[in-house]
This record gives sequence, structure tokens and C-alpha cells, in this order.
Amino acid sequence: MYRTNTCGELTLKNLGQSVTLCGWLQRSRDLGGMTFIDLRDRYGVTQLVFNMDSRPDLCEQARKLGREYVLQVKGVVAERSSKNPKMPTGDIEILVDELSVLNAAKVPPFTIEDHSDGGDDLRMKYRYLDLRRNPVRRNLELRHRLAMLVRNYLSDLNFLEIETPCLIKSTPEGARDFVVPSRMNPGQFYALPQSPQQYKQLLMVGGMDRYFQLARCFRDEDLRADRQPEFTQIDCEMAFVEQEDVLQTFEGLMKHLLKEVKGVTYDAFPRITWNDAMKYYGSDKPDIRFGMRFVELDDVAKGKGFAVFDDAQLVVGICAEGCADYTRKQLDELTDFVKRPQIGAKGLVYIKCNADGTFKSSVDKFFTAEDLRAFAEKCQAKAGDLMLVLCGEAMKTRKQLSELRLEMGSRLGLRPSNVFAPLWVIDFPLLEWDEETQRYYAMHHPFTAPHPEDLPLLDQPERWGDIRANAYDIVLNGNEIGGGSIRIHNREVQNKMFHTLGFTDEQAQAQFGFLMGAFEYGAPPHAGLAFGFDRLCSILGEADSIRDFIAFPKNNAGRDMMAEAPSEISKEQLDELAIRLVPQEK
RNA sequence: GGUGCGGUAGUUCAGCUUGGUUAGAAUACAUGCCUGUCACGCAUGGGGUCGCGAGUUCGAGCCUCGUCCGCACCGCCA
Repeated sequence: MYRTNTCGELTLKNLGQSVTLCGWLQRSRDLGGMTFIDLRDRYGVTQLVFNMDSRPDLCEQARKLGREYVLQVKGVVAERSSKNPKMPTGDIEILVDELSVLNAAKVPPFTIEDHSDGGDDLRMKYRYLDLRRNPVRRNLELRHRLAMLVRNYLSDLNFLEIETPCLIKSTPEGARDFVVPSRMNPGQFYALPQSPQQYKQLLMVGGMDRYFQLARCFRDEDLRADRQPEFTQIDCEMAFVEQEDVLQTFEGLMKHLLKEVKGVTYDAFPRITWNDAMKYYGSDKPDIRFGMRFVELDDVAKGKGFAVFDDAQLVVGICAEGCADYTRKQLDELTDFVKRPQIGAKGLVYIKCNADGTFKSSVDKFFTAEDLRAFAEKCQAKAGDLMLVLCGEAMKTRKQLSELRLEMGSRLGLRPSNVFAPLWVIDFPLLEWDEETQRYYAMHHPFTAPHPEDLPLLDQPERWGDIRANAYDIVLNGNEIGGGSIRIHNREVQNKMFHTLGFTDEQAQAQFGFLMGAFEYGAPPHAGLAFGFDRLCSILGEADSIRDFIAFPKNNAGRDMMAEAPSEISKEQLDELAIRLVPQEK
């Protein structure tokens, strides 16, 4: 037996016991006559003590050991004469009488500490060392715990976890597919799933009723801090349900997770339509940890001779409480912030509500104190508040103001990572116009059912942009953590949908034929939802990047820095796959 | 495809504005001393292709251009 105990569990209760421990050498302190070693494993750290008086041989051996050596020690649990209240095992130490080095180790390239001296890329390259650190280990423990909670909760509700294939048919809609050549079918390719969408719908046709899967998904698109080329979804589908059933089921799941992991309980999650989300937050994933809702100011801003406002499609502002004392420098910073190319506003108008009841604004030339009072009333701004106003083309301006709202929320400390504000966004548009290709695309996917009230609009091409979808997103702290829809199970509606998207019957048949075919054999009404599991972990783990919640993540360019993948393959492999590489032009 | 920031001891960084003798600090590492440390302490020591290439210059870590790599963001992500 390698070990009788872990390094995290021995206390005064175990005094006098003979134990065997295994672990890594965290740190050693050689005091001359005696040497202390901190032995670390997944569960904690236990101090080993070696004394020159009692065992000079072992003591000599111990002082030669380096960091991250793998050790096995046998000894007796003893009370420390000077205790360390900072560690759970700080009252005891092990008087070692047998020491074996299970493995030596090179000096690691960074310190294996909670606050490592290693930079991000170095830690990625040596991810197996990074995993030894407490923060990373805790993140993976959280991920495991959430996965278990999800599985148990859904299983108790009769959901079956069913695996779907990873080698599937490529479809050009949506994200770019990762593609896998088929050796046995030269010149043909599988795609890796962007989601198990069609398979889970087929499971409904197959009578599975309630399905879920912690499913690995793949998208060949550029990465972000919260986006990886392969990621995990909690993928769910239910038959014989309406939107309300789906929302209730998965609101229940989210409440369960938040209660178990964060100890917080919630009433019904707020719901907001997509239209209102855009109108009041300028975003389809509003962060409602704080207010600062948009106020549309057209009626007080226009017609006063300020051409910038008069010519704008929309004038809209927010009120930042208590910010009237912002300095010139701070206001310039905010102006620069919205003028950055990524945001692209032309400028920023501010109106300070001074403590003495006067106003100071960047547009004093055009507006009287009375005019500005009207602004303040609309925004419900009090003395001491600061109004920030943008204008221009409506949707663009809303998105710009949304960025400013989030920035102000962050500056004012209104977005603490340990507060969780979930909500549903419902009634998304069904279709999205694409200027480049001059056609409509499904905002969600082509199987999303239109809102029942809007069904007639499918026959009126000029109204296609107004059709609402029977689709919903769940948003947490300004992040889309899940989304889904009622699916089309009616062949006729599906045909209309494909026509709307500009598919010919033949194209629809070629791409989705097996799903369409299945729908002719008694598809039940069904609906579903998928959560982004990595992102959910990172938010509940109170971190910004999902990379720390994935054991072996990819870097910015989609590379595995540790394994050095992707890599070239041999001529023989290429020949087998009937693939010839074209030299890349410089 | 685009924008911004960064690349200097094993590691994290300073040095660059204003080019000039031998490129520093902390930490890590090595050696020695030290019997209650726990970020142990003290002393000594080794450790550098300043990402790479070209240019400007008498002279480049520093200025210019290019290139590679990393990070964040925009586009993209049904």
C-alpha cells in the first residue's frame, strides 16, 4: 500500500498513529539541525520533520531533495511545539522514520504556488504542472461538481443522457465546421458537430421524450477569452412541451445550481423581450446586476438647434448616480472609450447635475438650464448625478451605449463577480438580414419555430424581419449562458422556413434530408435548450476566462501549446486520405 | 481579415522618453552556516543570442521597417 492517508486530513485526533503519506515536495526549510518539508497532494499539505539528533541519516537525505520530488514517507503523527493556525494540518507534523524518493524532478519553470510567478503562456505549455496549483485544481473540482449536479438533477426529472456521434455531416449554415477526411471514402469528409442539434431532435422522433448530454462541440471560428474551438454544452431536448415548460424546467436547474454552489435562492427569474432588452440595455444579454437603464431622449433633445441631435435617428442616455464630480480628465477618458474603433461613437455628450441645482454640460451652447432640467427629469437624475448621452443610427447607438453602460458599471463597482443576476430574454427575431449575401439567415437555427402569432408573416416577405421566434436565451451577469427554442415539427412550416432562407427544395433535401424524412414519420412537438458549460463554470467560479476551467485549453490561435497541435502529418497519411496539399502563397 | 498592448537572467519585471564603459532588481537555482521553521534567516556564487531579420548610425536592448510569437478586442461565433 502506497499510502494510508492523504496530506490534508491528519490532525491532533491522529496523534501517535503510524502513517504513510505520498506527495510532492512543496518546499523544504533546512535549519541546520533539523529540516522541515511540506508534502503536498490534491488534498492538502502536511509538514514532515527530520531531526539531526534522532535520525542524522534521514536528515542528510532530506536536505538534498528538490522541489516537486515525489516522496513516500512513513512516520508517526506528532503534535507540533509551534503550531501553524493557517493550515488545517498545522497542529501536527510527521516524525519521519522511512523516506523513499518515488521520483526525482527537474526544477519546474514556475513556482507551484497559489500565486505562481509563471506567465499565462508558460503555464499553458506546462499545463500538467499548472494543474498541481490549488486555484486550477479548485476550478476543475467546481466543474466536476456542477456536472454531477446537472446529471443528477436532470436524471431525477426522467432525462436520459444519450451520446450522439462526433463524426457527422457538414452543413454550411452557422459556424464554420471542423472537418475530418474519410480514408474509406476518398474525397469525402465528416464534420465535427457544432452542436448535437439534429440528433437530439431525432431522439425526440425516436420517442426518447427527455434527453440531455454533456456534449463536446466544435466550431472553427476565431477564439476569445470566453470562446474555445472545442467546448462543452449541457444539451437538452424535451417532447410534448411548450415554451413555459422549458423555461420552468431549466430555471429549476439553474436555481438548483446557484443554491448548491453559491448558497443563493431566487424567486422567478425576470423575463424581458428581445425588443425591450435592446431598448433598455442595448444588448440581447443585459447585465442586470445594476440598473442604469437607457432613457430615450428624442422629445427633449430634438428641435433645440443642436444639429447633431436633430439629425440623429435616436438620442439615448444613461444616468450615472453620484458622478457629477467627474473631472475633465475622466470625461475625456469616457469620450475616448466610446470613440475607440471597436465601439465607434462619434462623440459623447455629458450633463452634470450639480449639487446646487445648476447644470454643466458639453452642450451648454445649445440648451438652456430649463432644457437640461427636462433631460434630468426624463432620466430621473438627482443633484450629483451625471447623464451620458449618445446619438445616431438607433441600433448602432444602442450597442455603443451598452458598452458605455457596462464600462460605467465596472467603474462604479456595480458588477461584483460574487453576485449573480439571471434573466430570460424571449421573443428573439426569427431572421437576421445579411448585407453581404443579401439574404435572411436564421438567427438561431433553421428549425426554430416562429412565434405562433407571427406565423402568417411567413407569407409576407416584406415583414420577414418582424417575425419573432419562439426562442429564448438565459443570461447571467451579461453573459449568454444558454439558449434554445421551440422546434418546427410541421413539414409545411419547415418548407416555408427553408424558402425564406433561400434554400431550394433540393438544397434543403441534400443538407437536412434525414431530419426532414424523420419528421414525416410522426415527430412530436418538441423544444430544447443548451447551456455553455465552460462559461457557466467560469461565471460561477467568478473568473473572466473559461480557459482556467478546461484541463487542457487551446491558445488564442487555437493551438494546444503543450502538445503542439495542430501539426503537419506525413506524406503517407496524406496519401491514404487522398489529400494533396497546395503550397501556400506568401 | 483588422486594431491595441507585450516579447530583456529559469521566472516576473525595470531599463527604451534623451542611442554611449561591465544590461539591473526581486524571486528561483547552487554552495556554506544555522535545532521550531512554515514567504525561515544570513552569507557567497553561477546564470543574458535583450524574440528573429534588415536598416539608420562611429556606435542600437533603446530609433525605423519587416517578420514570428503571446494576450485582449472588432469582424466572425445559426
